[in-house]
Amino acid sequence: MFPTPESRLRALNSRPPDPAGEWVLYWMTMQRRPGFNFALEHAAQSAVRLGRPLLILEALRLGYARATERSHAFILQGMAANARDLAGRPVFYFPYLELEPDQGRGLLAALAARACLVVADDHPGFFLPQMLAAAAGQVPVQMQAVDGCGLLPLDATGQAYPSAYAFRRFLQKELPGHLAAWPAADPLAGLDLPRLAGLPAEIAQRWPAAPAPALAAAPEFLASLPLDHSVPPAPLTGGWEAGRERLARFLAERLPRYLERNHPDAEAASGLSPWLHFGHLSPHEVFAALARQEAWGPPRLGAKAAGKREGWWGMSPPAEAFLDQLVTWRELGFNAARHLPAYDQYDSLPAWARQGLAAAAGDPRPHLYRLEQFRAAATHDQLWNAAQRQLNREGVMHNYLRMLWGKKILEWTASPREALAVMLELNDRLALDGRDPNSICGIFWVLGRYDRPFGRHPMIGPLRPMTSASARRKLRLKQYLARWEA
DNA sequence: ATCGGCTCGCGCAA
DNA sequence: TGCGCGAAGCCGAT
Repeated sequence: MFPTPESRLRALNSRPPDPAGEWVLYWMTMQRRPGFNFALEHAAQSAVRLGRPLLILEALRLGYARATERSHAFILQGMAANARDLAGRPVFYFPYLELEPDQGRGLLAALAARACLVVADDHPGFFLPQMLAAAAGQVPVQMQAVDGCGLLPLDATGQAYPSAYAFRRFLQKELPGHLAAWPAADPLAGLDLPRLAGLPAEIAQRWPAAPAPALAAAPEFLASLPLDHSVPPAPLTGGWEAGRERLARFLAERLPRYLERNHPDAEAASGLSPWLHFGHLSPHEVFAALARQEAWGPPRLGAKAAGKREGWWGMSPPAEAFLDQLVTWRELGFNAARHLPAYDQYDSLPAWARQGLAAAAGDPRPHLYRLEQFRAAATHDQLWNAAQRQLNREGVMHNYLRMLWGKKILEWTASPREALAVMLELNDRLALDGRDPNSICGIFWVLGRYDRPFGRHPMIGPLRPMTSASARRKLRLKQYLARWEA
């Protein structure tokens, strides 16, 4: 066991630990898995040091924005997987689920009141920063956030990078120094910790652990919760076990043809983002599995890549292309969420994009749709509709089509601000990776972030255009269209 | 089938 | 100060 890297550790308050506390509390919110988890590892080591039981709280509330049966089912499946894994471990796992809005209010404070210290997941997106700040005020003992978001610690830079090229160049210089501090595959292995027999009665009565049908994400149970029932569970299973299976299948079957992933019919994309989003999979675990398959070690790192995509890691071309997604682009999204003020607001776009879009605001728009029409996949464009239907039913959308999808929404709404609102609503409500810094990053790319101008065009001004006609011409998507035509 | 132009900002070389 | 270059584009000329 290594000490938690300082660069991943953030003090949320300035209170000391209480050595007389009854347990060490790990509040699992964004890294919902037992392995490759810096925060869990840090909490476990703290528990060993203090000789106290480790209590893991994994909670799911009802009141967050756009809570659907789909997101709830995926998270609950993840909690069931964690319950299975942690049942035989030297920890007390407490899965909590609200049955009515705000039922969970006060739970963290109640558990923290008896804790030696509290460890939380650090995360720059959604409402996490505000939630962590608010929680820190209610915690009477030391509270720390641990950052397991990416291979690069969030605070390894204070800068919001303006382009993937600049960020990649930075990573090529700085990332090797962070690869030595790796999270343990199993941070609980061989730990000798006192066991907590149960929670105090007054806590257990007011906040009972999630019932079995909940963790099974049973349809009748989901139907009984006050959620958005218009978005049914996706045909994907949440949890670290399912995520790990998906990863193994991707590496074995799809990675060899990863360079063809833009063709929907090639079915070569990784499809890992739902599990990464909920922390069921760790980017460290993904990287480690890839490195093993490629028989890779740090000595193979390229000497001088200077922002180039190839020849950075010294892996096969498909593996390098995948790492550009997993590391450069994924962590660029986290970089923006952490360091770009108002990263999810329109005004955070680069000036050339905002000005160019403003200049094109008065252009005639031959097709205009409202949110409901987009959601119903009821536009004039069969390819666009097909992509929307995939999102509606599977909770994911093919990557290349996701860019086209956004570019068309920009042309088919009255203003770029409305386009942003429509994209965020559809993405965050329907996609399993909605709200992720990474999917938000894709939406803002549609609006010009990290991109460059491409002349002047009606409605979109200097933004890079994409057209369905061109996509049909250059991509293999016959089967895709047939599958999602209605 | 391939190529340049469209257009902006940045880092780096000179 | 100039130059090269950038998530995956698109169109029209050759």
